[in-house]
Amino acid sequence: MKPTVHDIARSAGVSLATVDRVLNGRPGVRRVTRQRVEGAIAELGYVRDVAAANLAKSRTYAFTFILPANDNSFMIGLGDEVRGAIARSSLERMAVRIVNVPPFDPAALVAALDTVVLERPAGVAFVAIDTPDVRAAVQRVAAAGIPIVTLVSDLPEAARDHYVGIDNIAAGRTAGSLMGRFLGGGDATVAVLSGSMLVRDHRERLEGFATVVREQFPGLAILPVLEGRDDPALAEALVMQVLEDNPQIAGIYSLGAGNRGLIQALRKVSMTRRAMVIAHELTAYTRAALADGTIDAVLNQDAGHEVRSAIRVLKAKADGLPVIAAQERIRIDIFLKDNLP
Amino acid sequence: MKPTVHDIARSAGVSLATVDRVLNGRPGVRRVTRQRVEGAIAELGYVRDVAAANLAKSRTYAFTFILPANDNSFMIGLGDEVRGAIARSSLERMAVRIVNVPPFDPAALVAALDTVVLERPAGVAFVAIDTPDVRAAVQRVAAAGIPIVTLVSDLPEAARDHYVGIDNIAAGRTAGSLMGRFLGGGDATVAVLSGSMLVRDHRERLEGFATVVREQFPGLAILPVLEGRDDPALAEALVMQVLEDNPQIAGIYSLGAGNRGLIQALRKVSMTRRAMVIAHELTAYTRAALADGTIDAVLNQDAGHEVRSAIRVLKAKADGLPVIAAQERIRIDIFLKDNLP
DNA sequence: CAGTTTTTGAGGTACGTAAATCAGAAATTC
DNA sequence: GAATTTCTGATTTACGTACCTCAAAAACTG
Repeated sequence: MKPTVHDIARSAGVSLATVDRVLNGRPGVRRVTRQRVEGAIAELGYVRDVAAANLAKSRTYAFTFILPANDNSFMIGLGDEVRGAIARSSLERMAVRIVNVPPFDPAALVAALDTVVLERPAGVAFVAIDTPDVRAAVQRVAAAGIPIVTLVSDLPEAARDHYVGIDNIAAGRTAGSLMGRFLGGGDATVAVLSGSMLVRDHRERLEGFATVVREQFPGLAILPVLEGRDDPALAEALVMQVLEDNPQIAGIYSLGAGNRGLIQALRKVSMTRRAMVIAHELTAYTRAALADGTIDAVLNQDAGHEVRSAIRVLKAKADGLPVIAAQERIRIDIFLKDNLP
Repeated sequence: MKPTVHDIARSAGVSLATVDRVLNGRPGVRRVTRQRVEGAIAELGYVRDVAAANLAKSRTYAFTFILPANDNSFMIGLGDEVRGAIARSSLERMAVRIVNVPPFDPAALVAALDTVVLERPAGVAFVAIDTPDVRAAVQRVAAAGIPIVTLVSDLPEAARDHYVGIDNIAAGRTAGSLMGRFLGGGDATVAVLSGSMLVRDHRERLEGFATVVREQFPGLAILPVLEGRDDPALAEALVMQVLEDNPQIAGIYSLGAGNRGLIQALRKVSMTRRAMVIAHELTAYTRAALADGTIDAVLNQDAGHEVRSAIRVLKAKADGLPVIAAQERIRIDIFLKDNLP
């Protein structure tokens, strides 16, 4: 049988109360006694029954998700997934809350993080913006002892506990490799549409893409990066313009979430030879475009998996349990029209 | 606050004991009383606290995994993942057990399933073989009220509760699409190496592959399928032979688990132009071959995800809870050398 | 050594459910 | 209407942990 607190007490020759004091870090235990108890815990291989503990505490995990109020399908989908988790959350003793912030706005994110410190939830997940003040705010949240998970876009050197999202450099490399192979390896011109170079995920994708192109497909020329701020109208205008100015474009890599604008532009502009298009995030728009051949490949991160992973990780951190690294690795899905789910 | 059994009792005007009788299907409750209690449950939106219930029952979930004692990397990896889950299982009130059976042996699988009926675990997961007697055995397990999950290979029309594995037709289609695009769309000859056409997943992969080639890449000619029985030596010999007989081969699709032999053959035979190679399952061998350029793409199913998914599904079934379909869909991973994890 | 502080023990209640017992009420049968 | 059977209520214990109180023991202080 699994050892319980009673077994620890008996084995260490102390009372239940003392075991409880040691287990929960309460004061009033001599150093030697504490060590005796800890020895018994280690010897018997005791692990706290988290379910029973939560029952006794009648604990509910309060988690806060800070999400940018972006008008793109991916962020909307991410919000939907969090709301889906909220619907299931009461079953798991969780109270998940969403806080919306303006997109690409470091000051607003900092304010939201500072509010979190006051509310002291059991954990926070947020889509990071990579600036020094955000980093400092994260440091304050961490100092308050609140577990932190970055979602979709990371903040590597900051005090976050875990990053839930894809390896964006690998994603960019994959896009570069597919682009090079699909284009057949000759000379060609490629355009890149990003959201903002302020967020790390977009920067990293570009970096991976450019690296592979440089190393493996030197015949490809990459045009200056377009920053569409993940805004449909702006992205459409930028793509229309670049296609007009560079009719020789053979490939487009859309590494942000401005796909609605991109697709509209592609459908408006008539090209002599259709460009090879690789985009990120499978949404209703990119799915349709993939199905009808406007887009050739979509790299995707599964928002549902990310949200569930973030919650699992936050819960584990709140309980002081280890996370299963392999389970929490978010994979890069590659969709062609032939493997659409 | 979440309603408890006490709230139900009060609201229905009955005692706790009666609520318990209704909730757990115990006899001795009049039809009208039962309906009154069920009405209160529905009205208050009561959901049983599974953690508390399991604590009270001091329940442990006994799950049995029936795995073929194959010596290929994938099945070995699958077994490792189950053993990994066993290591964590006591934390979650689970007792997972592995039963090994000889590979491709329907009679042995039937015997294992019938043993399961006697042991009455809380759930079974097994790698299906598609024969009538296995189907009948599954029916007997289901009749005993034991939740059943098929793993990796399905048994669609049988009484299983859930299938944990990839969509093999979509996997084959994806391989066909990548092959067609990587080869540039012109005329070319492609070889296919399978394990056995008697195995359902291999048949489905071939079907998907051939369909896409026929529809989208009519310039590709597919040579007669090689059956390597997932045996390294046989696969190597077959590949050597086919390359010798058809020096014009531009692509090879390996849809089974005979990759070790394939890779050895590719390294021995010197070709004027290297063939495009697409294989299944990321193992130490295929990973190395992908890294050094012998293989161009690997389609993978994540064994760890499959095992964890199977356990989650079995647990949900045992608790009478719904499964989150999106969470349990096993995805087809596509690996190029640029996105190796 | 008396007085003070710190440490420890013993015991209880609670969390939400399961499962059991036993007595009493209600419905059914003869 | 008495005897029997079928329901129902009241109460208790248990699961493993958290958290509280009170008293007693042990360790320090001066």
